[in-house]
Amino acid sequence: MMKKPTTLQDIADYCNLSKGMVGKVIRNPEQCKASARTRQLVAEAVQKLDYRPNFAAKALTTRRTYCVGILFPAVNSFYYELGIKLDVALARHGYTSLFAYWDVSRNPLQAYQEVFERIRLRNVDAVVTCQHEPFLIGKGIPVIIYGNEYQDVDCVFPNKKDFGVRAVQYLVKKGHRDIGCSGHFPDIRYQAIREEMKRQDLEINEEWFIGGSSYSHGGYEAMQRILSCRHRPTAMIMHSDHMASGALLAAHEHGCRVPDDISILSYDNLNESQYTIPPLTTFDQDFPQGAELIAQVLLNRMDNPESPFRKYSFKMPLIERLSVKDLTS
Amino acid sequence: MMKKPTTLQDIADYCNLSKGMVGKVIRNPEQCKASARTRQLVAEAVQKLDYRPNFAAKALTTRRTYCVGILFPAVNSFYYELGIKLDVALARHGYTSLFAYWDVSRNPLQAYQEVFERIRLRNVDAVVTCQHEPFLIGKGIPVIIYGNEYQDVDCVFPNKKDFGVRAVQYLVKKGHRDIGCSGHFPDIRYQAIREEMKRQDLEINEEWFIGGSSYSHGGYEAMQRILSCRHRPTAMIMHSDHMASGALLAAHEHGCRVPDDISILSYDNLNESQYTIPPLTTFDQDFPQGAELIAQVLLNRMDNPESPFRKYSFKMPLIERLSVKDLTS
DNA sequence: TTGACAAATGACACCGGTGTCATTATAATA
DNA sequence: TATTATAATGACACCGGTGTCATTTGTCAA
Repeated sequence: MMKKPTTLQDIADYCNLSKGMVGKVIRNPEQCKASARTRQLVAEAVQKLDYRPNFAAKALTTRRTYCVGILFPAVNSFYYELGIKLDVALARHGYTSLFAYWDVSRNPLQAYQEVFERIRLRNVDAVVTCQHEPFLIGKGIPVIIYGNEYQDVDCVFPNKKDFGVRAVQYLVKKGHRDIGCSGHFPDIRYQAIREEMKRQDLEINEEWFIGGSSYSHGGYEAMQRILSCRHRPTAMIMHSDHMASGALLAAHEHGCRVPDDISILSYDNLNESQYTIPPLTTFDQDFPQGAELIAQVLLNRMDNPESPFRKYSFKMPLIERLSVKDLTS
Repeated sequence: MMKKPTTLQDIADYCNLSKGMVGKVIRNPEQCKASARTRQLVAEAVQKLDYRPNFAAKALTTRRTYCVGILFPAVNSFYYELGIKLDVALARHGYTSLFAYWDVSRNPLQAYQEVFERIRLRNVDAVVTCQHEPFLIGKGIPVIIYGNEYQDVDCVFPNKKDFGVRAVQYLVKKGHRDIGCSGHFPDIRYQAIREEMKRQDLEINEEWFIGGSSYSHGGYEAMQRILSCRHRPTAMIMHSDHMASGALLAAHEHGCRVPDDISILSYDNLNESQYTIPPLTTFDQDFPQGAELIAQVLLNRMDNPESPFRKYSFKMPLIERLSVKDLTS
C-alpha cells in the first residue's frame, strides 16, 4: 500500500529539470541563481507531489543528523521537565531530541555509559547530559553539561553560589537566624550558604547540615533528623523541590506545620511545586531559559568545533509562595 | 580533528575483502556463509578500527530508521513519566525515541499537528501519541494511541470501566455512600462510576459531578466547588493524580482535612503521589507495563502492516495510601 | 585428471540526497 | 555581428550502507 515517497528525481521529471537543480532550488529558493519561473515550477511540484526530503539521505551526505542526544537519569520529574524544555528549545533551532534516560536502580554508571553508547550509534550531532564522566570525552562528539560546572566541556548551570548567598539573605530578611540546609554534599550551595551565614554572623549548627540523597526520600529523611533535634532551626534550605516535598511530608507526619513551625526554602521551582502543601517558596531554575542557553552553546559549538569551552551560568529568580514564614511581622 | 569514522570499506581494505562481504559478515556473523577465518578476521578489524555502522546509510537503503516518534502534550509530569518509560521499553527492542512535546498554551491542536509533521519529516517508523486526530491517519505511518480507545488505530489503554466500578466498590467497602467525581467529561470513567453507584443503590448528587480540566488546577477548582456545597460528599473520585493534588491544596486552604473531612481516591499513581499530603490512594497506571504493551503492539504492526487494528487494555492495581478514610472502623 | 557442485567471495547498481564543475542560454559589450 | 561576461541549468561522482547476481575457489565423485 504505502506508496513510495516523492524524491527529488520525481520533482525533476515533473518539471523537466535535473535532480541537482531541483535540489538547489528546494534548499535555497532565495539566492539559488534559478529563474523565477523555475522556482515557481518547483514550488508547485513540491506542493502537488507532497515532497518531503529524506532525512537519512541528507544526513548521509552532509554528515549532520540534526539530532541531539538528551541523556538524563530516570529519577524524577526534575529531569523530565528539563528534558521537555530542552526538546522545545532545540526544536526551534531545527534539532530533534533523541531521549535516553538511564536506569539508576542498579549500577547507574554502567547504565549511563550504555545509554551513551546507544545514542552515539545514532550519529547524533551532540549530547546534552548532566553528569560528566570520562567515557564522554574524546569520542569526537560534542558534549554539553547542564547543571554542573566542569573545565573540559561546555556547560550551562544555575549560579549556585548566588543561590546560596541570596537564600541566606532572604531568610535573614524574614527574621530567621537559625538556619539549616540539606542536600547532596559536597556542593557549591553548601559552601556558599555557610560562608554567607558567617558573613551574617549567624551561628552554624552542624546538626542542621544534613547530607543525603537529593531526591524526595532524602528530604524526608533529613527532615526526620531535624525534627528529632532538641533545638530546631526555624528554616531549612533544601537543595531541590523534590527534597522539599519529602520534607513537607515528614513534617506533616510529625505534626510539625510548615511554615508556622518551620520554614522551607527550596531550589528548582518544578511545575508541581505550586501544588504542594504549602506551595513552595523556591528559586526558579527557569528551564526554558536554561534550555535556550544550551541550544545556543550547542549551535556555537557546531559552528566552531575548535573554540575554547564555554561556561554559562544564570541567576535564579526567587518565587515567593507560602513555605517561608516572615518572623518580623 | 574529529577523525573520519570507520566504514565498511576501511574494514574491507584492512582484511583484503570486499565491502559487500564485510557487510554481510557484520550483519549476520552466524549464518552468513563466510569461512570461520573470515569471520574472525572481520571481528578483529571491527574491534581494532572501532567500526560503528552509519545509521543514516542503513536507513537510506533499508527504509527503516528504527526511530519512533513520541508525541505528547507538554502539560505535566504524567506524560513525562509515561514518555520516559516508553523510551526505556522501546530501547529494549532496538528502537530510539524521538520526543516531541507540544505546547498547549495556544491553539493546542495546531501545535499538535506541527509537532506531528516535524516528527514525520524525520522518517520515523511509527508514532506513539495519546490523542487521535484526523491528520494522523492516511499518512502511511503507523500510529499507536495510548490512554484512549478508538476504532481505526492500534491502541493501548487502562481499563477505565473497570476503574470506575472498582473505585466505587472500594469506597463503598470503606463505608462511603456520598460520592462525587471530577474529571474531563464525558468520559468512560464518569459513566462507569454512575452506573456502579446506581447498582449499589447510592444516590447520585449532580452537584458532586464536576467536569473541568484534568490538570491540577482543574482539581483545585472542582474541590472549591465541592467545599462550597451545603451538603458535601464524604469521598471524591478524581480522574488524575494531578487533579487530586490540586484538590488537596484547595481542601487545605479551606481548612478541610483529607482524609478526615473528605476522602480522595485517584487515578495514575505518579511518582510524586507518594509525597503528597496525605499520600494518595490511587489506581496505578503501571507505566512500565503499558509501555511494554505499546512496544509489543508496535513491533506487531511493523511485521504485519495490514493486520487488523488491535486494542489492549489492562487493569490498574489499587495502591492504598492515606487519602481515603475507612468510615466503618 | 576432469567435471560437477557447493561454498565463499566479489562486482555493482541502488537508496536519495549534496556539491563541484562543465555546459548551455541569455544579456551586455565591442 | 562577433565577443564576452553572466545567469541558468545539467552531468556526475560521492556519502556508506544493502542486496542481487556473477565469479572464483574448494571438494569430491567419476
